[in-house]
Order: sequence, then C-alpha cells, then structure tokens
Amino acid sequence: MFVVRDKVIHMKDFYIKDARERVGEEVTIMGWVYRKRRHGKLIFVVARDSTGIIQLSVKKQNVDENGFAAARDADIEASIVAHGTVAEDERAPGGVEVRCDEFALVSPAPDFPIQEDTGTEALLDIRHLALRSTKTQKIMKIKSSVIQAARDYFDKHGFHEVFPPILMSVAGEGGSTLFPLEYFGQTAYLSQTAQLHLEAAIFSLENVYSLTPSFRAEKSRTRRHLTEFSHIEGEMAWCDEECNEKVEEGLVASICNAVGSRHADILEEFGQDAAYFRDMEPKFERITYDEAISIINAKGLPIEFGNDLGYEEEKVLTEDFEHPFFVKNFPKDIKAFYMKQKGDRAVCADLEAPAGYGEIIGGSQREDDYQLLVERLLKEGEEIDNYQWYLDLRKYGSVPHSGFGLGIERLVRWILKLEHIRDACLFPRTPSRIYP
RNA sequence: GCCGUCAUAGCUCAGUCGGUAGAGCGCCCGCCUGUUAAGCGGAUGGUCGCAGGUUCAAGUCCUGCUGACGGCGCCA
Repeated sequence: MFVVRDKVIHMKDFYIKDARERVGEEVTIMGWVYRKRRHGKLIFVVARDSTGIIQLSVKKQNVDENGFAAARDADIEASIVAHGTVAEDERAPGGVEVRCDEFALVSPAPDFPIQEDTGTEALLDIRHLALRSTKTQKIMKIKSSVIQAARDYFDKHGFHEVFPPILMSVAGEGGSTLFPLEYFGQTAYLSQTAQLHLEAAIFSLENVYSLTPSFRAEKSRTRRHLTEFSHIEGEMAWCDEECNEKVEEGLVASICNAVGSRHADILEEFGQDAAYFRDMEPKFERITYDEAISIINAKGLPIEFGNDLGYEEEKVLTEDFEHPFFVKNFPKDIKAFYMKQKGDRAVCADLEAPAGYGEIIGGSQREDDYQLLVERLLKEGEEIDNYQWYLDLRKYGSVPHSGFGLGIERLVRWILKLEHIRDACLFPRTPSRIYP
C-alpha cells in the first residue's frame, strides 16, 4: 500500500498491454517515464511498465497545477502514477493513449545516464540500469519461457528436478579451468557441471534434471562464452545414446514450440519467423563426425581427421542446415573420460545450432564400467581418491545411462539471433566483468 | 594463453603538417496544445586513460603501463 496525492493505492490493477481492451475506461497507470515531449501546455509522457509502453497526454487544462508540474518535471525513468481515460487516437504511437486527469511523480530520476547512442561498454558498466530497456525486457521474457517450457517437458516425461551442489571438491571434466575458493582451510571449486552428481541421483530417481549456474574460468573472449551460465542438465538411467538424443531433440523442439506460440510478437520484433519455432518437429538430422569432416573439407576448409571442430569449422558446417542437428561419434581422444567408448569412438552427440550459433547441447552415454573408468582417470593423471564416490556408482548396481547439458543463453541467443551471448543474460559474467 | 583495435565533455565522436580544446545529443534556463527518440533560442560542460621521453611548444611524435572492446583456443 502506498499513497499518491492523498489516494491510498493497494495494488496495481492495470497493465499497459491491456490498454486496447480498455478503451473508454478510466485507468490508473503505474510505471516509468520512457520518453517525454513537452509542448508548452501539452506534455506527452510515454510510460512503460513490464508489459509495454503507452503515450499519456497531459494537458494543462485537464489536470491540477501539481499534476502538470509533475509531468513537466518527470525525467526519463522517473516512476509515476497517472490516472485518465483510455482513448483511441491515431496520432498516438500505437493508436491508443491515456488522456490524463491526474499525474503524480512517485520518485524522480535526475540525469538517467542512458540515451539513444550510448555504446556497448558504457551500457555494460551500468547493466543494472540498462536492463530496463525494452529489448532486454523482451529477451528475458523469452528466457523465462524457455526455462518454463523445459520444466514442462521434463515434468511430462517423468523427470524429477534435483538440486546438485555448486561447491565442488574436484573438476567435473578433466582439463577445464575452475574457479577456486577457500573452503574452511581447503580449496573448493565452483561447479562447471552438475553431471557427476546427477549420475549419482539417477540411482534413486532414474530420470533427473537440474537447472543451475555453471562456471568456467576460461578467459574466453567470444560471443558464445560466459564465465557463468545457466545450465540445464538431464541424466537418465536405462537410457542409451539413441534414447539420449530423443530426449534432447524432444526437449529443444518443445521449448521452440512453446516460445513460437507464446511469443510470436517478440520473435517477429527480433526478425524471426514464429512459425518456424512453433512448428518445429522433434526430429533432428544426425550426421557422424566423419560426415562432418567430409562436409567441411568439401566446402574448402581443410580439416584433418581426428581434430576437434573449431569455430571456423562449426560455422562452415552449420551454414546449410535449417534446423539444429546432431554430430555423433567423435574420436574418443578429443572427448571426456566419462563417455562410453566403442572402438576408437566416444558414444556421444553434440547438438549444433544452424548458422554458426554453436553447440547448444553436449551429451553422451556414460561409461558404466568400473575398471574402464579407473584406467582412463589414471591415464589422464587424475587422483583416483578424488573420484572414489563417482566410481562407487559403477560398483553398486551400475546401469547403462546417458545425459546431456544444454546452455540456456546459447539457446536464447540462437532463437533471437542475438549479436552476443551476454545479451541473453541479466548480469553477464565475463573475464572482464563481474560488476554490477 | 595468443592476435588485433581503441582510450578526448555525462553519451556518441571529430581534432589536418606538433602551435590557446571542437560538434551533435543529454542535463539546466526560456518559448511552444498533437508530438511520435518533436521543434526553436540560450547557457553549462575538459587532469585529452596513467607514467615517462623528444621539442621553444604534445590530444597529436616515441617508450612503458593499465583498461576495455573484437577475434582465436577452450567449451554449453
């Protein structure tokens, strides 16, 4: 409850998106000043809230003296409450405006530091204010729906959400760089994947997923990397790699369907075809690593068999695909120790987004044999003691199982074709930015 | 870790051959009753990233440093 000009207001009961259905009615707008144009005794205030923007026309003859002064003094991003009648008017942006009979300033916003031509760096320095932009607002709505759709999918398919630890004693994937931290006299690390702990959880819940931040201490300076990202990971007992890919494509297609049908307006504002997402089928093409190598070579980019696909290779490989697709059966030497192997190959698949937006999912069937895991850990120079708990999972009722990790920001970036992955993040963390 | 670019007003930038620091926008003041990131007039605004060097004179040339941005590698 708060008081504006002697009126007690208990809650907001009008959102700007509903203006068109409320033409002719009196409403109370609560929001922030988005734009302002003064014309002497007439002031146009464009207000925004979480749902949209609308023009408020404030005429001196229609409001009292304090109200007019408030409209005159309300700076960009000042918080305001206004009352008036919703009217159709083709002179107003969007064709609807509110003709105000009351206008009050809730809190001023002198010298808001963002204007039209503010550059990337300056915006990142004041991300806590820049996230008010309608662009960020829309991106975060998409991200929210992506996560909701993912949870819906898992729920419908018999998964349980679990909450693995973020504080870890050892690496999840050998070689990757970890953020160390002081933990009561010993060194702990921020999790770079929940996978190992999810593997433990399947012996209780069989099909599990988690949504956690993951951390990578690589000084990656690219449009595809963050040091902290939102990670959806799934792990399934009694599930081979084929089964794994079915879950992955089902999940991604179902997320795309949901976003396509719920947010056609936002997709189109970002230049995307809503129908493409709404109608996406959970049937993604599968190619092998060997086929990928041939395609890349055929396109004139030489790559030797046995090498991992770098960004240039991914870009060339993905440019002709319309939908996301799997690349399967990478040579075992370029993949992680925990993947099941078959001959010289890892039993794995990465899901690549089209048009060079990069890997969205990395997944594999996991090695379920105790001895083979011990051998690989030793070969990589790891301390077996650190992994004893993980090895125990193969000692007590081991089962074939598979799992995957999906990068939420990468998926959102691909859906909206965002320039940079940090645009898909409220407070992006990169090697050079941990503030604000 | 590697390669490259950049750093001048609150923001976006210009600054020629080394010769007293500029513009647009914003903020502030004034005018304006239908604007569409309005328009017109006025005013304000600077440790030229930091340190050193060359020179009568450095935003400009040289050296070092710092920071950010762009790209590679690593990955989701």
